[in-house]
Amino acid sequence: MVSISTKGIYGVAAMHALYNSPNAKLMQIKEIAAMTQISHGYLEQILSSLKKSSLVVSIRGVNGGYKLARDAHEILVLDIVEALEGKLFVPSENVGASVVLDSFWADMQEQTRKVFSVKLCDLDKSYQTFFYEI
Amino acid sequence: MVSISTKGIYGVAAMHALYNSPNAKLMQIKEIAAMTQISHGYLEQILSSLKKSSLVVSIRGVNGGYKLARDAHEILVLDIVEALEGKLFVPSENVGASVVLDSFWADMQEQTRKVFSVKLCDLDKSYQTFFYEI
DNA sequence: AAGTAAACATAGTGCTTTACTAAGGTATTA
DNA sequence: TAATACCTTAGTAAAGCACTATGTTTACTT
Repeated sequence: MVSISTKGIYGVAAMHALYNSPNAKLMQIKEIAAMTQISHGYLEQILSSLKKSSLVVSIRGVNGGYKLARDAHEILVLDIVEALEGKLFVPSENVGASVVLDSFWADMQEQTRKVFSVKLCDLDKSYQTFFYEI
Repeated sequence: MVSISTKGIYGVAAMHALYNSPNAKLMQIKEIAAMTQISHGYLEQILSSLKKSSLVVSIRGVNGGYKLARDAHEILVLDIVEALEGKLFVPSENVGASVVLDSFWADMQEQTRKVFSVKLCDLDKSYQTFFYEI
């Protein structure tokens, strides 16, 4: 089954929660976990990865927490998913000696990555209409 | 790593080989395997799945083989991949209580499936230009 | 200074999927 | 009836997934 794993889906949910935090206030893991229903320990790992990819910043100690590392219009869903799951849709390189198929798969990858290049701040909009408007 | 597995890639390669068979002549597994470098036994399973999904037809016994079940402009790459790997990019249902995110992921799925809705007969073309032309 | 609460790090675990191989069964033809 | 092709099922090593568990470090509070 080809799919984004829950890790990527959790990651987007967490980033979405941070984006919706009033006044960009710090959010603690337990707050995000409560909101999103993600296991605390697992969410810790996910936020750790997002931090490594410079998508969030953290403050340690009591009253610590997380916030977005930059403005939401500079963060793509693609960034989040690829930070957690690696590059989206890598075509296997050893498979198929056909140049035609190679370039076909490369193109599919590019198209797919384009689909996921949605800004975090635009996530609430209806993409159906957004995509087709002129 | 989010990716189509080799099974899907093999399937497309096999279907592409059948499409390019002169005069839509029957091709045997060993021919396809030799062309595509796919293991004979594995390819057998893949073609068996493609047959169950009515994408190919087979003839048994000596001089048997496979051919496309219908014209190549009525077969989508999406059909092939989903026959072998299940529905493309299913959003997990239990994850996230957010209606916003639910509809977002549903939309991503629809967009992605659209990207893969390429006709087998169009596989050789350049999709980059194809996609953006008016 | 001590206690507490948060982020951070790493190891382990049960489960599922992947990419096959192996071994035989069944249909058709020569 | 022998050969050859498709067809089916079982098994398996390796990897990935979705966590849990356990502890460490940092910083604020008392």
